[in-house]
Parts: sequence; C-alpha cells; structure tokens
Amino acid sequence: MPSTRPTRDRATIHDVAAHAGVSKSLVSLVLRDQPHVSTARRTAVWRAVDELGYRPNAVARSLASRHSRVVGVLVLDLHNPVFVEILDGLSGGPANPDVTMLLVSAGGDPAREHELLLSLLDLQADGVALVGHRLPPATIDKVADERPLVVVTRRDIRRPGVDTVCNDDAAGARLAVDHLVGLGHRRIWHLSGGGSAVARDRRRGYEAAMAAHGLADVAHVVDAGFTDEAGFEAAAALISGRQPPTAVFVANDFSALGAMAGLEQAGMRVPGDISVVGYDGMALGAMRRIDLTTVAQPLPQMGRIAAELLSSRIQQPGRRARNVVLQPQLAARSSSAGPPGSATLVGPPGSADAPGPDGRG
Amino acid sequence: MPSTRPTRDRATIHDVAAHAGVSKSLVSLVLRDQPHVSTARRTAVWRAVDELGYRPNAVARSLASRHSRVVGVLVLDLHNPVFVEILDGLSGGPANPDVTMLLVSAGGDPAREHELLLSLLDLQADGVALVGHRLPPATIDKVADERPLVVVTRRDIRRPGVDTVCNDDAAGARLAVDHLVGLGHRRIWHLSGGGSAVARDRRRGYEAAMAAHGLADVAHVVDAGFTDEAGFEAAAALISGRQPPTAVFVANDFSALGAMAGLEQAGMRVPGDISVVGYDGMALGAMRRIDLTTVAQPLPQMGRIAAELLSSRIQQPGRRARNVVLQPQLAARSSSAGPPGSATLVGPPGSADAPGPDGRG
DNA sequence: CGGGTGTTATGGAACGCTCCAACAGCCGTG
DNA sequence: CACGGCTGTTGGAGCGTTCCATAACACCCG
Repeated sequence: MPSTRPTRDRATIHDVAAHAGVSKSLVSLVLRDQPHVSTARRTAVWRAVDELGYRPNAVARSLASRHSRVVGVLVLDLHNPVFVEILDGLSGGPANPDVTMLLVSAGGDPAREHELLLSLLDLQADGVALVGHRLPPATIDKVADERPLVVVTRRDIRRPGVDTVCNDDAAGARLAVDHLVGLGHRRIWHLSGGGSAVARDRRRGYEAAMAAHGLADVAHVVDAGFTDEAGFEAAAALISGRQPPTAVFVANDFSALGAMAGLEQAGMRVPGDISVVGYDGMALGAMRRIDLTTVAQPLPQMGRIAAELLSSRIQQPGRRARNVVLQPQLAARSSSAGPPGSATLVGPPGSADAPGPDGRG
Repeated sequence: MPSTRPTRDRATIHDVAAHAGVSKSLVSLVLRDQPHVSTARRTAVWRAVDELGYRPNAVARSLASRHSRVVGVLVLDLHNPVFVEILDGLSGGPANPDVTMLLVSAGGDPAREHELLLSLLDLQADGVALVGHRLPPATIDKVADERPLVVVTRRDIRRPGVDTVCNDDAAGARLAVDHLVGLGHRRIWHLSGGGSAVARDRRRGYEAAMAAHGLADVAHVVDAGFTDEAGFEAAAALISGRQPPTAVFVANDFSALGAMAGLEQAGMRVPGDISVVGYDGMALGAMRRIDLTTVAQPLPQMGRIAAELLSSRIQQPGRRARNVVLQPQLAARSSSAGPPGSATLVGPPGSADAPGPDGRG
C-alpha cells in the first residue's frame, strides 16, 4: 500500500463539466458520442476536455457501465514463439479497435495460471482467451459460466458455453509420419509432449499413422515435453539404444529445436544420421540455420478467429458454442531427408516448402 | 457493447454480509484482514465467503481505495526473446505477491504504443514498466508525473521521477570490437539498429572502439534494425562491395540471427568467411545450431531490479530517481573466429563461453 | 460513580463514472 | 389550443467497494 498519495490528481468529469459550464451528464453524453446534444455544447465540452487534458477513469466507467472494454489473454509460455504468433493474430486484427488486450503469463506454473485467470475475472474483463493452457475442465466450465471464453489450441474442450480454435492434431501427426515414410524411413520414433491434451492427440495420431503404414511394431514413444530443454534432454534417449531411429517426429517445434541441439551435441548430424520433424510451424523454424521440417498450423489465423469468436460471444453471450478446427500443412525443409544410406538425401520434389499461412517468411 | 447481460451475476459484499448476519463494513474489515474483529464474526464471514463463492470486485475496490494493485508493463516486441527474458525477471520475483502484472504489446507500432500506455494509466495501474520502447522523452515525463514509472533498456532517460535499468552499451560494443580485433580482424563493420537511443549508443561505442584500435578508417556502418528481417535484408549490403568485411558486429542478437541467415543464403559461411557478433545474450543464441557470439546482458536480473525499483517507488513516490547501469559480458561462441586465411579458426583460449548471468543455458 | 480508554461493530459518505426519469421548450397536427 | 412527440439538458440514484465518524459496550481507575 502506498505510504503517500500518487503524484498528481487527474481531472474528473466534474471538472470538465464546471469548466465547460454544463452538467456532468452532458459531458458523459458527449464523451460517449451520444446523439441529441447540440453542436455548441458538444464543441464546448471537447474544448474543456482538451484544456484540462482530461481522460476518463476506465475503472469508474467500468464499474458504472458494467463492462470494461478489456479482454484478458492468459498465455502459457511467452518463450515459445508459437504462442506469440497466435497473439499476433489475436490482437493485430481490426476486431474491436477500442478494446484493450491484457496479457498475463504464468510462465508454466499451473497454480499461478489458475490464480491469474481468476484475477482476470476480478478485473471484470469482458472476455477471456486461453492460449495454450493446462486448466482442468472444471475450471474452464466455471469461468465460461461467468464470462465469455475462448480456448485456443486444445481440442478436447467441447462445452456448451466455450468456443474453441485448434488444428487437427491427429491429421497433422499423420502428415509428419507420411512424409517420413515417403522418404524411406521405417524406424520413426516420437518425442511426446507430456501429459497435456494436445500432446496426447499428437501421440495418438502418430501411433495411428504408424499402424496405418504397418509400422506399429517399430513405433516407439519417448516422453519429453513442450520446452526446448525437454527436447534437449530427451535427445539422449534417441541414440542410446541398440536400434536407434532414423527419424523422429517431435511433439512441437520448440522442443524439436532442443532435440536437434541435443543430437548434434552428441555427434549426430541432422538430417544425415537422423531426420527431425517438428509440429507448429513457428516462423523461427524457417530460418536457414534451423530449417526445420514441421507440421505448420495457421497460427496468426487461429488468433484472428479466436478474437472474432470472443467478440461475437461478448455481443451475444447465449449463442451456441463454435469449435473451429483448422487443417495443418506440412512444411518440408532440410531437417528431414532419406534415411542413412538411402539414395534420396534431399526431400522429394513433390514436397515444396509450404510455410504456414500468414507466415512471416 | 453487449446486447445481453453477461451470464451470471457475482455475489457482492452485501450478499456476504446478509448471509453472515453482519454489516458490509465488517465484511470489508475481515477481507482486508484488519484488526479489532472478533474471532466469531471473522470465521462467520469467511464461511459466508466460501459458501457464496464470493470474490471481491477488483474494479470497485480500485475505485474506492484509490489504488489497483496492478502494474502495467508495456513491451516493445514479444517476438524478440530478449524482452521475454526481461519479463521473466520482472514477474518471476517474489516482489509483491499480490500485485498483478498486466502486459500490453504494441507489436512495433509507435502510435499504438503510445495509446496502450495511456490506457494503462486509464486503468489506474499503480505503476508502469517500459520494456524496450521508442517513446519521446516528453511522453515519459508526462507519465512519470502521474504514476511511478521505470524504464528498462534505455540509457538516455535521466529524469527526476524516472528510475531506469540498463546496461552499458558503449562498454558492450567495446567488448565486441576488442574480441574481434583479438581474433585478428581489422575490417569490422557494424549493422546498426536504426535510430533508437540504444542503437545509437551501440553504434557510437563501436565507432569509439574502432578508433581506439586505430581502425577508424575501415569502420563502416550499415543501417539495419532490431528485427530478424532487418538483419536478413542488411546481409546483402555486407557482401556486395569490393572490400567486404571479415567480421560484423550486429546491433542485437535477433537481427544477428537474421544476418547469419542472409549471409548463409548468399553462400557465405559463418565464421569461415565472416564472423558475426551479436548483442543481448538471449538464451536462444546459445543453442548449438546457432551458437552466436554475443555481448550478454544480465536480462532476468534487469527485470528483477526493475520490479524492485517500481515497487519501491510505489511505496514512496517522491524518492530520488535511481539509474542502474549493469556491465555486459562477452559470451564467445562459434559464430566468431579468426579472419579467412588466418591461423586461428577457433576462438582464443582466454575467451571462455560466458553465458549471461541467470542465463537459461 | 463519573469519565476516560479500548475494543468491536455499524451507517453512510465518498470514489468517478453511467444511465434513467424527468422536464423544459418547440414543433406540427387534429 | 390542447396534445403528443420530438430535441436538448439535468439531477440523482446507482455500480461495489473503502474508510471515516460514530456508537455501543466493557473495563479500569481515581
């Protein structure tokens, strides 16, 4: 609690009213651009506003009007560029220009995540977007019961009041496996993303795809996680066995980055000794130095759709939930090639480099 | 504006009071953990709170108490990992556990930056932190006049009411040039960061260091910017001339990443044909695949100090401004080596890999 | 026993806005 | 000319809290 009062006090609507010689109600009408105000008064009020440097107190406005023109965004991990690219779409769009996006990030701590979500509600945010998260469905329900809510990324949430945007993880995993099989690989392993819903979907997609190719017996999953460190550490498990894989499908790009680092640290060459395919399509992966083959999601588009869903639900809280599922796309780059000893050491001609839609290069 | 009222109404302090059979004032006392309340009533109130699932309305609380327990953070660009690492320090610390950090990001648009800053004030944030920004000093002054303000990154801001945290850019630039000269380079160019204050300091530091080594005549500055794209595009200018440099000191890591990509795209090898040194010490640069020599700032520490300065100024708004300047440190990695044709193709033994303090590896 | 001192509890006035009911004018119309 | 229907303006009652002044009560002391 401040021991002293903050430096200078702002002008209030009363000051403006007095200065313009009108009632505070009239000032309020002008500020909110309401009709039935004479031009003379209108200009007088605006002049007073300018002269006093008046800015409305958003807190008081929010309390009185019962909406805040603020939407809260809870984001799992700002270190992962994927989430940042989703945020681009969320806030960049021309969707409501006069609502402010407030970001909070828990930095991976689930308890803090829950707490921050509640404080977003306490602050009377008009709506909340969850960008990558691990909250239990019960929490999701409770929040959605009270405020418009959109969930980006998680496909398992299907509830009456909750809109969702995500990609088809199973189909994406299938793309990755198809790509590697097409290059001639058979011993294709999976570095999983852990226990989250998304990780589970990708893992199951991998298993299904392997089975579809008659490779169920060589399928193998190594537990990792969605961070670069997790990928780095899991790399060791890829090369320690007697029958190491010739390719690995990693649960996400960020962790694939770590895995590549770990593999190269251990003396393996990518893709010479082992191919790596990621998932997400983060812009960073397209960098020459990295050039990671990946299953690209249309990240900014997902953000944009989320923003639209949210503002539409703020307009009409009662409407039926929409669940948007987008199709991912394979972006073949140089981290994947034929298995060691095979003829094809570069990607097949058919698989052009397809960056994610709206990708930043 | 919502056409319908949000789904369910929250319990208010009145409801709690009625449910517990006490006055709302008493409930307020209990919630704020004030003394002079009997244990019996205290437990009764807490029970009512639990049973009704009551949570105080932060907006009403803020209006009445004249402080919000919220601090706003304006961050220049979430794509640049440097800022995210500063944020880690800002919010991760154990500094006031019950204040919420609200992030806003302008995504590089200066007009939006200004607007978002104002809305942070409108929302009655108790304090504001600026993490990388390009606001004119006049704006800084106006904000600081009204609310506690701390500026991270910019050194040119020295004003009575404004605390700052930054590193010594001139010294850092000197470290970079010394390192390259030590490796045997003479034709060392600089990819500048544009017109910002930080960019200017680094550029001048470069020029001074070159002059100190008697290399003023071969010093050359190419205008780029602080983004990866800017670095990528500027790479062309490095190799188009008749006397291309053997080393380049890039204004920041993010742009150095782009420059490396551009150079390699044009067929140059790093460090074989040209050495690259960045500035910032972002964790990503330590990745094997990238392994960028850089001038490392203690990023999370800077964030932590900023948080402390801010909360201290919220306690006592009148106190004298503090300007903390931290010393950067060279992290020599494999993007720099001796010039083409020289004997030393690896870094000199003295320059051990020194990651930024608190670095994530 | 009167009058401090201290603890516990309460009503009500803010906080800075929005929004509704009310009203004064003014017009046209039956 | 009474009347309804517009336009333009205002006071005041909220919104859900905090916080101050005050009161009721117990207790101790001279």
